[in-house]
Amino acid sequence: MSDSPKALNFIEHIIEEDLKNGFSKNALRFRFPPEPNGYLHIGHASSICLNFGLGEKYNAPVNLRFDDTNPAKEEQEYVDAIKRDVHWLGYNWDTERYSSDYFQQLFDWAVDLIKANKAYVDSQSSEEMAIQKGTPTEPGINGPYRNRTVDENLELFQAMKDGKFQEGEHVLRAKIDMASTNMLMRDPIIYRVLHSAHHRTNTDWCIYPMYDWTHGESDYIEQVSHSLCTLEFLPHRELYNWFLDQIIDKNKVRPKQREFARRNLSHTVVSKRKLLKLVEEGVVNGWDDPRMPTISGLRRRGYTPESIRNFADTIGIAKRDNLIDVSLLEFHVREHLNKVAPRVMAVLDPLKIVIINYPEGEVEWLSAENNPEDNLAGYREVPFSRELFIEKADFREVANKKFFRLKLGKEVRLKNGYIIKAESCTKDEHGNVIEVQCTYDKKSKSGSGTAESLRKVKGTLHWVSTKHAIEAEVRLYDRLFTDESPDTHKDKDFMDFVNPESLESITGYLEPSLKDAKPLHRVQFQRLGYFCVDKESTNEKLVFNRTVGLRDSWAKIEQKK
RNA sequence: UGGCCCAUGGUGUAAUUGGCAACACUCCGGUUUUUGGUACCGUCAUUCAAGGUUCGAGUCCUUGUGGGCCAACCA
Repeated sequence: MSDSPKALNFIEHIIEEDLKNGFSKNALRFRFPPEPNGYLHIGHASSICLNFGLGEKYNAPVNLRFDDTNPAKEEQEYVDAIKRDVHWLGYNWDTERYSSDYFQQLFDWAVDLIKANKAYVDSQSSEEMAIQKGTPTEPGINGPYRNRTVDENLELFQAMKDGKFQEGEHVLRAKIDMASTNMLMRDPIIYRVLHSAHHRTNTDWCIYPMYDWTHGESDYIEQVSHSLCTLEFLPHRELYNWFLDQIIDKNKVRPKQREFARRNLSHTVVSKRKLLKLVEEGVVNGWDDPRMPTISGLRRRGYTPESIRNFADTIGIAKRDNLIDVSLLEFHVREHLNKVAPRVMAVLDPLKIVIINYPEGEVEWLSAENNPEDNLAGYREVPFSRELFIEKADFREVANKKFFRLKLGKEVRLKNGYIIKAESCTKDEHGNVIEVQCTYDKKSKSGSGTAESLRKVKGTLHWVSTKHAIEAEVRLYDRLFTDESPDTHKDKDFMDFVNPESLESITGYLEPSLKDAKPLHRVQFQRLGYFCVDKESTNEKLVFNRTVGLRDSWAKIEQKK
């Protein structure tokens, strides 16, 4: 965005250091490596922005690589959704890759490993292997198959590939050190037998490589210079390097794995398992429910790619545990929408007012500014008539000086319209005000330039003409969880913190200019908040989602009482 | 009872690599305003603790404390 010198994060420091030590800027290359087994969420957005942001900063290519080594969990549907979301965020990958593209190369290298006596076929159950593996505080011991001959290993591995065995009968393990303080170095499994079809290679393979064997070698094949992942992979780095050492050509770029802390957002969860549970138990209506922290949910809620990118940029990247308050995300949508969202008037909790000195049957079309923050946004016309809706909260029979909205005997300005005075009101049998009778100052029309129109009146209200108003379903969303970190309580399940009031669906009354609004159209309902037309919206039945409310200092004053 | 990682306002990141702790959000207070919005101004820290090295330590060293990660044929 700006060219002003910006503080570097620790990853950028590492890259700058590499550059300083002679690494060629042209050899810089990054990748975003999702597993296609779920939808992308706000946490992924941070990683996407980091990797693609680095690509933009250094003018380096960034691959989109699907880490698809587990055919049991991965599907084409997710591949498509991930590609759509990355594009929507505004990024373009250099090439689209799949770890499965490298299955043959990975197999060949595994054979080399066996020939070098650095891998062997183990034929025990996973339980037996787990016992021999030891614990973080006790070393493991060598298993009975560890010293099979190279020829026997070669033969068995080939037979595994040829489908001669059932799942679980044999695995290929790297021969490293069963006593290592790093559990991952205790002869990690690199291949397992899996008789399931893969979304890309179908039934070509019945053995599949494990993550550790695949990831670093894939980085190497793609000549990725800096392979960035989250902190829980830090102990994997030693193994990542060990695997690289077995195959590295000194003339090629050696990928470097570095780890950063995953970003945690308050009042939500992001694990795929938990998100899935919310969907399956019907707490939300699908992966793109506007309350979900998924990219598709945020999009449907009305968030803009820019706001998410700015958010990611602001929170930065580091190595310590964190819990970022959603209010920061909300700040960034408001900041962007304030600049680009057209202003319109809508009344969500209507109270009828009648302007008793305004001619019956008369309609005036008043000019209204579309966006005071954007002088290219122009003007539109809104109809004014004798009967209007205002918000119930904007009228009180009596109130103190701090309440500068409509009260009996006092004046208020109608946005883009006239100054009115409340004269009287009528109530139902319960004492609820159901109508307010007002008079208007005919010379006070907004924009007319008259002395009356320039009068200082403290309050300005939004409104809609009752007979011109169009009805719409308006979905008011709130945080999905009442707790800021719902899944970190030892004694409580995150489901216990689901906010029962996360969705309130009401009927709103909109100015007629919104009649043909199409899905994903974003507007500001003046004095209320930012709203976005939902994908379920039609011309017959408009549906709006509240993206986020406006900051409301009046609500704060009220709360203090 | 092992190994590794981390510790800077309420929150998230900075600090020219040993030289006046900065930016954003939130909160609170104020100015402007035909959105109680926006914009603008102001308040909010002896950098986890204790020692040490140094003219000088958020930064280096030691110890402690607190938090996290590691025992899937997941990634």
